[in-house]
Amino acid sequence: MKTTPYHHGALREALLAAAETILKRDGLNALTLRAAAREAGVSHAAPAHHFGDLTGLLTELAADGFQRFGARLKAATDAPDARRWDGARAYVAFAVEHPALFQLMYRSDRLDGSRPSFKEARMQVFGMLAESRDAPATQPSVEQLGKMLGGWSLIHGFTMLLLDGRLGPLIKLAPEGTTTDALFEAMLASADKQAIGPRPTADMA
Amino acid sequence: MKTTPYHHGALREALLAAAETILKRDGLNALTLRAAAREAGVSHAAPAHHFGDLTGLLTELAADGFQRFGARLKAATDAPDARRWDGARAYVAFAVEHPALFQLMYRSDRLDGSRPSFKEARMQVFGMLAESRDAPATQPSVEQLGKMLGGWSLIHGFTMLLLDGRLGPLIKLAPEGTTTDALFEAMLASADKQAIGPRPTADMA
DNA sequence: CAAGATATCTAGACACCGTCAAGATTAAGG
DNA sequence: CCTTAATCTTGACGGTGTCTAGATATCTTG
Repeated sequence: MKTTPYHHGALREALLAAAETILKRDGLNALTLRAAAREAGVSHAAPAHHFGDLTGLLTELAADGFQRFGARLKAATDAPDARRWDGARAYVAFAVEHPALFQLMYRSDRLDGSRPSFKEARMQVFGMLAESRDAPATQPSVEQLGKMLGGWSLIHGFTMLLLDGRLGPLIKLAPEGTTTDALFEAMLASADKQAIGPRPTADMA
Repeated sequence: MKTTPYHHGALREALLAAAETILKRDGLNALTLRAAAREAGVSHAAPAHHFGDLTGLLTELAADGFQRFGARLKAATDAPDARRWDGARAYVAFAVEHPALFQLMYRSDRLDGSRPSFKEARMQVFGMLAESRDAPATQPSVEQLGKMLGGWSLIHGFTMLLLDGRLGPLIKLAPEGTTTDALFEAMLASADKQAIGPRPTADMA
C-alpha cells in the first residue's frame, strides 16, 4: 500500500464523515460534492459513484442523522428515572448539538424521500413518537392523534424557531438573563396547565 | 418608447415579481439571479444593481412576504367575529397558499437578517404575536412568555411539518378520509383541554 | 492460477451559477 | 447644454453538478 492507493476501501463512509465535517464547519451551503471529495482526498467525481448525485449524499447523511436521533430519543424515554417531557428535552438537545444536520433532516427540497435508508430511519423515529403517547398504535382516534400531533408540533416548532435564531426578540422581552432553556421549560409548564379564567377572544400563535 | 428601452423604469419591482413567479413555479432551488433576470427580460447582471447579491434578492422577497403575512394575521385577529385560534388558522393558511415563500421566510441561512426592510417587516409580525396573547408588552413574566411561546411553537411546528410533507405517516394512521385540516383542528382542541387523569410517565413529542 | 468481468476511481468536458470590472446608454441637475 | 450620476449590458473568472471515457484494482469463475 502506497501513499494513496487507487481504491480507497471505505470511501463511502469516508465521504459521509467528510460531509458531516463540512456541514458542521461551513454549513449546508458549503457542502458540495466537490468539497466532500476534496475533504476526503479523492477526485471530484468519486462521490457520484457512491451516492449518485448531491441529493443522494445529503439524503444518506440525513438518514444517518435520523438513526442517531432515534437512538437519542429512545435512550431518553427508556431511562428508568425519565421525567415527563424528557423525550422532548432530548429532541431539542440533539438539534442544538447538531443544528445543521437537524435542519437538513427536515429540508425535503434537498432530500430524496424515496431512498430506503432514509425512509426506514425516519419511520423508526416516527414510530417512537407514536408509541410514546398514550394513543394506541392501531386505530387511534382523531382526538388522540390531535393530542400527539400537538406534542410533536410544540417541540418541533420550538426547535425550528430556536435553530433559525427567531427567539431573539422574545429573549429581549424577557427579564434580563433569561435563557432559551428557561423559556423552553416555561413553555412545557404552560402546556401542562389548563388556561384558568376567561379566555381572551383573540388568542393566536 | 421602443420594444425594449435601455432603462426599464421599474426593474426592481419587476425582478421581485419575476422572482416570486419562479419561486412558485420551480421552487427555491431554481430561484437564481440569472433566472430572475431571464424572467424579467434583462441581462444577467442587472439584478446585482438593485439587490447587491442573491441573498439580497431573497431577503427582499422574504421581507415582502412578512408584510403580507402580517396583514393577513391582522385581518384575521381584528375581524369582529374572530374566533379563538383564528390567528393560528390564518398563520397556516398563508403558509399553505405560499409554501415556498413561507419556507424562505424562515430560512436564515439564505437571508440577510440585518437588512432594514426585512428586520422591520419581521418585527411587525412579531409585535402582533406578542400583543395578541394576554401577556403585557412591557415586562412580561417568564410564565407569560412561556405560554406565548407555546402558542407560537405549536402553530409554527405544525406548519413546518405540514409544508415539509412530514404528516403523511400520521394521516395513514388516522381513520380513512381524515384531512390535515381535521388533524389541525383536533390539535387545537387538545391544546384547549387539560390532560385529565394520571399522566403517562414518558410523554414526549 | 489466470483471465475475463466487474467495481472503483480519475480526468476531462459542458452548461450553469454568482460575482466582478469595464463600457454603453439614459436620466437628472446645474 | 453639458456634466454627473444612475441604470443596464457585455465579457470574464472561478466554482458547481453531472456526464463520458478511460485507468486501475478486486472479484469471479472456468
